[in-house]
Parts: sequence; structure tokens; C-alpha cells
Amino acid sequence: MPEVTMSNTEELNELMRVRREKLQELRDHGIEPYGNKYEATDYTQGIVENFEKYDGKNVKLAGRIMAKRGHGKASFANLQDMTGGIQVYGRLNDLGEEAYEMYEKLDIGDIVGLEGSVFKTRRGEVTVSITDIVLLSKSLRPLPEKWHGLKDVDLRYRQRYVDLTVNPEVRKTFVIRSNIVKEIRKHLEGLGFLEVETPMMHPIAGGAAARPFVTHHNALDMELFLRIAPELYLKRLLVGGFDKVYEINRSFRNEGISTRHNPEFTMLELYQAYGDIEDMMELTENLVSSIAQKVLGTDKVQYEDQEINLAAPWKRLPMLDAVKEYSGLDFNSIHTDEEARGKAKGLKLEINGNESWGDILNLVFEEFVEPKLIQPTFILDYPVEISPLAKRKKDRPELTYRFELFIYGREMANAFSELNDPIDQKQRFENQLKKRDAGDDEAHMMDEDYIQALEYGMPPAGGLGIGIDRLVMLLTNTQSIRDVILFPQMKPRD
RNA sequence: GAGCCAUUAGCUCAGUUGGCAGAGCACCUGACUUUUAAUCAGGGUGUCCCAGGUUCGAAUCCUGGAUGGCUCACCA
Repeated sequence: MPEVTMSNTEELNELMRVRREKLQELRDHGIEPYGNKYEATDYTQGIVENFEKYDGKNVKLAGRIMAKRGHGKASFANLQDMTGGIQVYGRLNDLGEEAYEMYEKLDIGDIVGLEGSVFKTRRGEVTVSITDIVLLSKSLRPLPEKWHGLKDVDLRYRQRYVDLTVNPEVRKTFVIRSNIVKEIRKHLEGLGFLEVETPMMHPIAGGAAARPFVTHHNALDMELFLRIAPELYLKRLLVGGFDKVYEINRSFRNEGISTRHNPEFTMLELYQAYGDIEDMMELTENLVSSIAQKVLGTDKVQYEDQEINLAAPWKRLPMLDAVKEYSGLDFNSIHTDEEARGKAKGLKLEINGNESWGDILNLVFEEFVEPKLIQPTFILDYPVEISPLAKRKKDRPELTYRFELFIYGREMANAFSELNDPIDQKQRFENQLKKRDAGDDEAHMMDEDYIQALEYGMPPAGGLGIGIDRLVMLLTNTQSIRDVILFPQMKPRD
């Protein structure tokens, strides 16, 4: 058992030094400040919400002391557990001198187990009158202030445990996140999807246009990439006969950090054999609106200054129509790459001179249309050059059966009828390689094994990806992706 | 990666023209057996982010750096 020594106290501030002295004092009195298992019978929320059922009953609770109000020979405190908090009340008469002294000397932040009977105070607050209390963990650091909580966002993300302890709305956000993921699984299970796990370390980083993280396997002496998307592995499973698969996957992209980007993020990807993009739109509408209903109890959600109506069906708008509507440019009457670039210059868009018709269409779309798409909108028919894994439209081969879903101007989902023609797919990869050679290090890599898989035959399929972090942001009305990721990436201090 | 802004007690924040470092909460001592942002009396606990510079004197002005936030770029 370590003793408190001069060498480790002299660096501590007053508050921490006092707590270490209390710790030693407890041990001197034969009280172990770090206890063992405690079997609670109830959680605080259940008692507060069902007082009539609990009135006069004996309960055992475990949690953290969050506030103290001493009154001499009787003292109030607040106990917080996973579900919420409750007031507790200890009296010298009930506890005896030794236990009462320990109770009175508890610090905010200490973790205790206690037993007592439920009653209501004169002022109407549900309270547990303590008959027995045991210290389970002595807290040696002061918690942030009860009234303002922890606001410094840097500290909140670096010390999420403190953030969760003192900011109830943060705790609520992560409970909602957990419920969203749970409901996604339930929904997909109900539709007959199989949850699978595919590699996170890829010899070829495929399935998306993004820069990967690179790592090294020592025993195999080979370079590996952290996955940027699970797509190509999941579609190999379609080849293998798993007709409905999904993966709730962590993927990694070696790019800038912002309020909407974390280097590791969570996506839902699913594939449905013998389906197409129409099935994906229906599935997306139903999935998102029913999750909102189940998790929030409504499909009308407030996000920042807008009420978003998630009730299906959602607006469907071909990209060409959307661009025409918001920018005035009709790409149906623009026929060459050069002409398209000229129009982009006319709109003062920055271009490098290598863009194709489809690249420019997408640029104009991002600039003029995306921010306007507040209510859920499926944008359809993406150009083939920016959709190397999507099936070409039958009547317009320069476009694909692809949609992206936008809500509040943000991309929330991406889906297509999957390209299952191995010869076309190989050509698409080769075009991507040309882009790579031209210096685009986010262009797709060639994946020969994936081509080989397609050559065995992949059923026609619809595929869908949904950004879970962004969905959670929408449903929790949070403004930064860091508010929905428990431990967002931060630069180390010093 | 670029621009703008921020960093002062454990936490939330003031700090005037460059002139002794402040408040609330928390904490410590005492009083108080149904309080609840408990109350009452007393107590200030500090590497003013770091390193230089200007100055009689710097939390304050200047230069460089660190970390963070926002915007932009890249992307989902």
C-alpha cells in the first residue's frame, strides 16, 4: 500500500494535497478508500420517477457524490449514477458517530455505495435516508464547478471522463448514439441482413476516393493501409452468396480534421443482392425515419435553426435538374469538357484545366446546390467519372444509378446500383490509375482480386453507405463531429 | 496547410491608460438534524500557456513558439 510521501505532495496544489491527506487519514482509521464489489438494488432514475412504488422501501445504490449540503448533525448530498441522480440524506442518529464522520468528510467526486429508505422531503424532493454507507473509491482530484460544468472544449475532449461526469447533456448524447446504432441493427436484422466483419487492414485501400493511413506488418514485411471503406470486401461477400450483408464499420481517412471530419469515423455500409438504387432509397427513408421515431419519439427533428422533417418519402432530384434549378446552368446543352470548364470559369469556380464534363457538373453542384438542400433530398444520376463503382444508366452511360442524400446541406448517405460488369469495372480502375499518375493521390487503386471476384459473377445489387457520426449529429442537434465521438482525435499536449 | 480569435486559481470568468493578481463555485476552520445554486462567520490556494524582447515597471505592448476554437482548403 503506497504511503503519501513528501516527494509526491509538494508538487500538488492545495486541493489535491488535502485529498491525499484525507486518504491517509481514512487508512489510519482502518477504512479502505478503494473498495470492492457493491451490489446495488436500484438505479436513481427509477426511484425518482416511480416514487409511489418506492416510498418507504429500502434500496441500495452506488454512484458518485456530486454535491454536499452539510447541516451539522444531518447532511444532504447528491448521488449520481449511470441513469441520473438522487438526493441522499444522512443523520448522525441513524449512522452512528464513526460512519457519520466518514459521510460528512466525503468529497465531491467520491464514489460510494449506500443503503437507505426512500422518502420525500418537505420541499417534495425524493430522497434516500441513509442507514449504511461505504466508500468505494476516494477521488483525489477536484471536479469542475457544479453550476457551469466543464466548458473548455479542449479539456472536454481530452478528459471525456470529466465531461461525462459533470455535463449531463453530453452523457445523453452518447446514450442516444448507442440507441441509434442498436436500432439500426434491429431494423436491418428485421430485413434479413447479416452483420459481418471485414478487414480493417488492407493491402490495397479501396472503395472510396481518399488518402489512407499507411502502416507496416513486421512479420510479413509488408505495407498495409487502414481501410478507407469496407465496400470492396462486402461486395466480395455478394459474390460468395451472402445476399444481404452489412457492416457498421470504423474507417480511416488521412485528411484534415474539422467540425464534420474525424480521421476515424463510423459508417454503415450495406449491400442487397438482386436489388437496386430504388430499394436503397426506400430502405434509407424507412431506416432513418423509423430510427428517429424509436430513439427520439418523432420524425420531426430540430437542427440548429431548422425543423427537419424525416417522414418518408423524401424529395428525389436528378443532379442535372438540381444544378439547373440553383445555378441556371443546363448541362444537357453543354457537350464538351472544354465548354463545361468555360462555364465554370464564368461562375468564378476554381479549376485546374483537367476537369471533365462530370467533374465540372459536380463542382457546380457542390458550390450552388448542396448548401440549399435543407430537407432530406436524394440527388440522383451522378456522372460516371466520379462514381467508379456505380452502374451506368441504361439510357445515359455518362451518368450512373447513384444517389447521395443531403440533409441540412450535408451529405448523409451515398448509394448506387452496384457495377457488376468486370470489364467495365476494370476500365474504371484504369481511368482512376490515370488520375493517380496525374498526381491525384485520392484516386482509386487497381484491385485485381476484386476484378477477379466480379469475373466469377456478382449478382446485381443495391449498396448504401450512411455516415453514422453525421446521423447522430443530426438527431442530437450537435454542431461538431467531436460532440458525437467519445474520444475524438487530438494533438498530444507538449 | 492558410486566415482570424482565444489561453489568468481545481472549474466558470473579470482584470480600465503598462503601476501590489481579482470574483463566484470548489476547498479549509467553525455554527447548524428536511436543505437544495442551503445559509451564516472567517481563510486566497496563482509558472497570468511557453521562450525571448521593449520598459524604471509587463497578465497587459512587440517577436517567435505551443495548444485549442471558428472559417477556408481536402474530404464523408
